[in-house]
Amino acid sequence: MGQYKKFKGTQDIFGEESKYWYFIEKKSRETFLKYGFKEIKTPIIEPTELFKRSVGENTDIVQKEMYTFEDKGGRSVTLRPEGTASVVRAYVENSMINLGSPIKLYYIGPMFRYEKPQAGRLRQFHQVGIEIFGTDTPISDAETIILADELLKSFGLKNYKIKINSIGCEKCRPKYREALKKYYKPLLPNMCHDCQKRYETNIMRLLDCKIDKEYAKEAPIILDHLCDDCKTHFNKVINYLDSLEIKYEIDSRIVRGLDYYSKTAFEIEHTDLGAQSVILGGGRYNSLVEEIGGKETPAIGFGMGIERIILALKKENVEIDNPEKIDVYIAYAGENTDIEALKLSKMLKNEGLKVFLNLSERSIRNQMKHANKVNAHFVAIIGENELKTDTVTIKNMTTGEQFEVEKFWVPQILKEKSLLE
RNA sequence: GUGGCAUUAGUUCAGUGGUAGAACGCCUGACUGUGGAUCAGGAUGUCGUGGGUUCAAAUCCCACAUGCCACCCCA
Repeated sequence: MGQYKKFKGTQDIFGEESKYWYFIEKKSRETFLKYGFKEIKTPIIEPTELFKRSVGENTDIVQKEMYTFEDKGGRSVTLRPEGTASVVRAYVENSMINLGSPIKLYYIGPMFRYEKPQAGRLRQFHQVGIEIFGTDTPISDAETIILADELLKSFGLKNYKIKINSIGCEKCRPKYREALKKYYKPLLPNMCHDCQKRYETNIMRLLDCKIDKEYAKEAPIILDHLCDDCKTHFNKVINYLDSLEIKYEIDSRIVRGLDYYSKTAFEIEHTDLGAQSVILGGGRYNSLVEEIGGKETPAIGFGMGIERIILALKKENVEIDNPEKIDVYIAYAGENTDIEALKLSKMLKNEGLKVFLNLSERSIRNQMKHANKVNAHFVAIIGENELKTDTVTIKNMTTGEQFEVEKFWVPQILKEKSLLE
């Protein structure tokens, strides 16, 4: 073991793990393209101020979880803790409003939060996310949730629950907060220490407390306090989902941790995971673009945690194809066989086959062992005999079957065979 | 950030104060041009790191690091 170790909460992803990443990214892109989304890649560093403004000064993320440092120019730089702020910044900075509304964007990449790691919670983790800018219609909320559902289905996942709520807008939420305060005030002395703190900092979190569950049962519900606009909006979203027979639960405890949300908020929870069971979360944020300095632009989006999706895939035993599997291993031994091997390798790759050309000086026996090790489907052997007769010996490593073929036909035969099996 | 459990070979783990082990994996050979099965041989390592107690520490004590579990919070 070397003297250097990866930082806490970071990981090296390779070998059998890679197939999950390839799979999730591929399926995600396919699904997003089907819905007319376009990819955006933004920097992983942004001015600290951007996250303070968008995520919210008083959130845990900003208060204690950001990787923040000063660069050589004395600027305060932060490794992005989430994706939306950067995409909104990019939307405003590049005047994407001129690209026509609404515009649909997706991103895939690493995020950073200085947290105490657990399974499904890392300091560098990865998210796939989408944002839709420029529409406040209930149908756009519905499509966002439908897309999330379709995405999870495309992974082969089944054991998840969609939970929806409306957290109101700047008109109705303050009134609801008042109602909550009124309800909780007399109960407060009997409640846990955290709740007493939350009463001041984030009263909606009281509904979520695992200790004081009992009190939450009788608490006022936000859906009863929505303004007409929010109420109509929410009902329409629900209707759209019903019309497509999307299964969901209305859960008035969903409040979302980031400041910028309004109206529709939703979470998707996987039922087989531990404490970190939310695999996807999102909602509407109608004032954020303006907050960041753009024109008033309604928007909605979600973020999905890749690591948590992988945990879910493993829990549900979803079988994932490994794209790194080798079709043909080329083994050779004897004078000038290396040149023939190189030529054959080129021919096979031109046919789209995945080829592992032996790169070491070792016996055919050891090359066979290596071919077995890298899980090659076929081995093509070029020895002195083959060189004389202009042939190649092909061995099927699954069946053990072996035959000699004229060199010219090798690509075609291997291509057909590998497609058949 | 709080609390609990854990850390010994590449991996899974045994070893409760007296010279660091097993299984699997890895490498080599039996087999000079054929993998997997079998047999024989080989290498595994700062016992997480640092300190302390002791004649003697993987073993007892302390601190730190890392992982896991629960909380806070979140993807």
